Amino acid sequence: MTERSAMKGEISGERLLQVAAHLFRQRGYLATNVREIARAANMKSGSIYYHYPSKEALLEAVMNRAILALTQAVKTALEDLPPDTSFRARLRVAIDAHLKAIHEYGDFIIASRQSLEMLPESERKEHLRLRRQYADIWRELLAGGQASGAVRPDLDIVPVQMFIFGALNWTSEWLDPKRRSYERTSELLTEFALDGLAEHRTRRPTR
Amino acid sequence: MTERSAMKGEISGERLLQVAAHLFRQRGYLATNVREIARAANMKSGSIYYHYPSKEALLEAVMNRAILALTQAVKTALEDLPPDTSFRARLRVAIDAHLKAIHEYGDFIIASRQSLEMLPESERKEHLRLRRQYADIWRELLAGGQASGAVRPDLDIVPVQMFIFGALNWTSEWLDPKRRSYERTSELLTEFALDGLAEHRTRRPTR
DNA sequence: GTCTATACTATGATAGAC
DNA sequence: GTCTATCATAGTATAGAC
Repeated sequence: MTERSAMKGEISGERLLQVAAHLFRQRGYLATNVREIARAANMKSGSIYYHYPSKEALLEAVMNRAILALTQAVKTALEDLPPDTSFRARLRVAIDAHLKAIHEYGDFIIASRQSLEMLPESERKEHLRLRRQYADIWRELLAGGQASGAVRPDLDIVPVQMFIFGALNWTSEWLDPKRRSYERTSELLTEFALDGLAEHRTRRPTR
Repeated sequence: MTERSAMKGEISGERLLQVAAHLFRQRGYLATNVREIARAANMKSGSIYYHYPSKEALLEAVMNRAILALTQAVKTALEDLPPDTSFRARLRVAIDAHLKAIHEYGDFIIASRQSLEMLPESERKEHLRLRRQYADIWRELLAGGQASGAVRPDLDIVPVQMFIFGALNWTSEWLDPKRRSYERTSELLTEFALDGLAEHRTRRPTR
């Protein structure tokens, strides 16, 4: 009895989270009101407050899941690689994992990006800490590339990492997976990031 | 008399536009209410409606100025170059102009990016048309690079242009011009976009 | 061109029945 | 765990004086 209700509670809470993320992404946090969220989750607005103490708590939960899912996706994708994997392959895997996470958890991740300012100071700080942790995975990856000689040693990793992030995150504004698959896009971005767009007299032999 | 009032009207309208852009960027369109805008512009909320018929019209004006200023900046920067300018120099100039426009018209451009969904369908469509026009300037630039042999002919220009846009627009999330100047950042991004981050056996001779 | 005062609507949240 | 009913507040916009 207790278990069954607890489970049902979790299911409703989860459904709320899903539809909230979807609406927050689509219309923005402030433009979405609790009655809409309730309607999309097949309940009445009063019932929301059994699961979450406030609309803000719902946003916090959405943003939390976004950054955790993204971090998890890229982290495990990299950890699953054999130790001798080339830098090019590692970069490709990280780019692919990030891109696919944007797809799979898109509602959470895009809502999260748009709504950072709506979080109260303390929660925002905590969320930014998690974002920095995620960025560190990428910095480690790039630093490893320099250590192995695959990446130019004179490069400043910080802006480069941000350039790649920008290219990656901006895909949510234009990429249509029906016209160009995630795999293909990852491939193109990996190639662009590594080799650039210039015509070089001598190209890398392998590819 | 008529002229003086007209001028004063334009000054107040312009001030309204400036503070609205600033608040829209900082707190978001929906989180900003007309009383705040009025207070920041040293007037009372009722007076706003003499200059703009609605809060939405104010947003529309902000977004309009954003995309026009950006287009103008990059377009004229490229047009001012002598015809024989190298592709590398052209790319550098375009990147620099875009980056500096984000700085100079930051309130307008960032507010514009965050608030697209808040525009009604018809205005949004028109705004997207202007954005596409801007993107075309970049596609022309890149196509010119291919024509001159500076850019690899096998590259698909569309995603590449979007990668560069992403890297460029994302700077608003992290770039602190006090720590790394716009010039230096433009230089880094140009180099990254052209040559990539890989260590190549043979590098381009000039640079 | 700007003010004051106010109409009207929508919102987040709560109380209490079931 | 969900409902109905309602409160309190905040929002955009308007009317009319100056």
